[in-house]
Amino acid sequence: MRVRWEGDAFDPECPTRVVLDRVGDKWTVLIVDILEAGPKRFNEIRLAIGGITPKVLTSTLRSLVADGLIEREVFAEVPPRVEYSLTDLGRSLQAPVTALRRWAERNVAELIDNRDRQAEMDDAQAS
Amino acid sequence: MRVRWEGDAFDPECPTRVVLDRVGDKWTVLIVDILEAGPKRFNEIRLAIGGITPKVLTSTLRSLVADGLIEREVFAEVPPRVEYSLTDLGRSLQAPVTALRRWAERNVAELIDNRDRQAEMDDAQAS
DNA sequence: CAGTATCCGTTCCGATACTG
DNA sequence: CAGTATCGGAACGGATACTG
Repeated sequence: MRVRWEGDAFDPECPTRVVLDRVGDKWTVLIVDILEAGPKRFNEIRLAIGGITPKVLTSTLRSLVADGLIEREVFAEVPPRVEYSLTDLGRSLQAPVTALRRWAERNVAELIDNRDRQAEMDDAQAS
Repeated sequence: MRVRWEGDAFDPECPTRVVLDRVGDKWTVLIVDILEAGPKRFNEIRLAIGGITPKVLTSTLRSLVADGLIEREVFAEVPPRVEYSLTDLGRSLQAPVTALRRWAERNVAELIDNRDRQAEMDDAQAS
């Protein structure tokens, strides 16, 4: 299996693209963050997020499991118990994401200001 | 203007969310990368990417300008010339994105392997 | 050259209701 | 408890054609 990257960032298998898609997903970072504190159950995650439907949570968790970023463990009990936890791979993702988060915290005020100013100008234009 | 973040990552104005949305955008990182080499004209960018329609490129560039990540300069010439270049803010985004890219290059093989393996298992299941 | 204008298919996500 | 099933709306991005 030959693999060569010419920097085709719109090749769906370009590493950067794959990671950007995962990390840019609406819930991924939030879930990974929550699991930082330790294993959590389905409803614990759901309540911790507080605005995600079970359907969406399920599909996000499935993707995360598929990518090997989190693990799903089922306990044969009644009532059923399922725990999700970070894998080493998932944990290792924290560092770069934190770098991005820190950039965000430092610079987003400026970015939002710019964006708002632009929106006002657009409004003025439209009138 | 009071601002307090309780970590509402699904608050559309949460810094992390804003940055993730911008960076997770399909073309943003690619465009910022291209502009690293210096100012570029509309069609230069378009050809460098080679798979983006003018409409989408326009809207992406507009967003980037609105956010203050790139600058748009119009030259009063015939034929018209417009140049796009990174702002300091745009340049400063490179570092955290590079961190993510490096994580991608180191770990995506594993992630893709996991994903493929999972897909095969799903196929087997479906049959 | 540097865009605009339209149309259209897909994908994502949320709401709601139901189940092993 | 931990999901699944269905439906629907909105947003995104692409194809194509046209313009100041």
